[in-house]
Amino acid sequence: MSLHIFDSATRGLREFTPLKAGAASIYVCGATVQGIPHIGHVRSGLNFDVLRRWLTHQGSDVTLVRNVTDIEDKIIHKAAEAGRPWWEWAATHERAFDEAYAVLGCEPPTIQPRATGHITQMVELMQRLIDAGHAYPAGGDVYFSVPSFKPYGELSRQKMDEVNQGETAALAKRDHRDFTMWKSSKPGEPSWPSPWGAGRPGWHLECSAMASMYLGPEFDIHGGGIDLVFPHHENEQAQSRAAGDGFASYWMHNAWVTMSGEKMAKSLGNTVSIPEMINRVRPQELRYYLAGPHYRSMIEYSLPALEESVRAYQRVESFLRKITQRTGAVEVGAPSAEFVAAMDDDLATPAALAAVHNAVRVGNTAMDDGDDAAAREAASAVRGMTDILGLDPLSAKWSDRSTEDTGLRAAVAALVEGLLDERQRARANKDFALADAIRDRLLNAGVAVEDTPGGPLWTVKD
RNA sequence: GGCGGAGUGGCCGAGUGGCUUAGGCAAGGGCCUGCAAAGCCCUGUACACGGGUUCGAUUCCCGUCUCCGCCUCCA
Repeated sequence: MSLHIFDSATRGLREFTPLKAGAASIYVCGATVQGIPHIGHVRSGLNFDVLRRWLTHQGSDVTLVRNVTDIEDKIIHKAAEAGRPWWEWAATHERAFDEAYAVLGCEPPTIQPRATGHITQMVELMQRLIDAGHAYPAGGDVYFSVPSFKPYGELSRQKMDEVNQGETAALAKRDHRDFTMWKSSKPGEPSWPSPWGAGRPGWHLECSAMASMYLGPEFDIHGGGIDLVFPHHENEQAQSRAAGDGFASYWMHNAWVTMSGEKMAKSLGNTVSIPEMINRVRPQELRYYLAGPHYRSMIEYSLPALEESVRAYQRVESFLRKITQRTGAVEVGAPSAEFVAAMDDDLATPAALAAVHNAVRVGNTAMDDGDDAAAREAASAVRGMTDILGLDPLSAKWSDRSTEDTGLRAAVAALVEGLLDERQRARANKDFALADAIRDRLLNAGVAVEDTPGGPLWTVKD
């Protein structure tokens, strides 16, 4: 079996066949940097990070482009309200998004292009469309002519006659369905020169221009949140294909995070920001929570569910720590066949995590039986699988210990082990009061002790 | 109005025409342990409702109810 992905355009699973063997080109709609990221935003970044890791694991040379929309109405308005320059507002929030992705262990995209850096490409694309009769300037704006492009609506399956007319229907459009590619600037707003007058780009135009700039006229996968299907992606595809580009071969859309039954959105005031979350649980635990359900299923955020994920993650972590502490470092190994089959099936992370837990159980059982070799083998597979999901508890990213001062660690280890020796002697003498007192003392200092057939194990509590 | 998604056991969350009671969390019973913790084993309550197709449906079809999303900025 090879990777099959659910293509939103055909609404079915399709085998993934890249345009160029051994490579994959992916464009994901990133953030409009007008506010602080919440866990819903990051879910999208996370999904495509997992996709990229899986493709990379399979030997593919992945190019991932994730754009930043750094000019649009809300940025202008919010910056004005705050009395700050629009570009400062955009830059500040772009950094906030970068940090949110990074803290959850999403690798940076190959490139993260900004809309404002690609005005030239956008002007060129508009010119091509105007020349081909698919776009027209009017009143300082430039519009895409929807009726000129027959396949319009195929991606989202909208019936164009039934689509609600927006409030912009009264503008200089020839048809109310036409959408704006270039907006003439109003006084005081940022603008760029164009053959049709000074203005700024519409949202859809950016992505078409940047995708072809970095990935070429045709590329493998276009991704984003399900809310972008219409009109954003429909419009992107119309622009690019009307201009003669092949555009995306596959469309992948992730579902949302909801809260109290509603989509998490700033306008609804039901967001949970990443900084808030990180105060509550460790980032790797949040990543586990967000990556656990299938990417096309909604996640109804709840604290109890999050706490369940914390425990589930710690089960995996605890197994790896124990076997490592007992028998030494374990390499990142190959994932189990069960895991591979799950990931190939449209990134079925729930089944993939089931495979992880199955391997953990095998490992724990082996450890109980004193079969260290089998336990280490299982641990190696667990590391391999969690590594692909960006969740390996022993990775440098998530292993809290790796960043500690080694001299300090050695000192703590010497002290703890001294106390544990004392406790073992007390236990041998059946002086359980003393043994328990030592254990309590260590626990109060943040060191948890567990007795195992192989002797006591200790861990520093987070 | 148009388009689309969802209703699974105490909870989260997969999946399938007839044994997978996926996996996790929680609960109960065991094993292990001086105790504890962890681990392992076992156990229970499911597939919104009403029809239909079928030897048989949670899984297919029709209808009903409820919830959510998109059609305006949105991951």
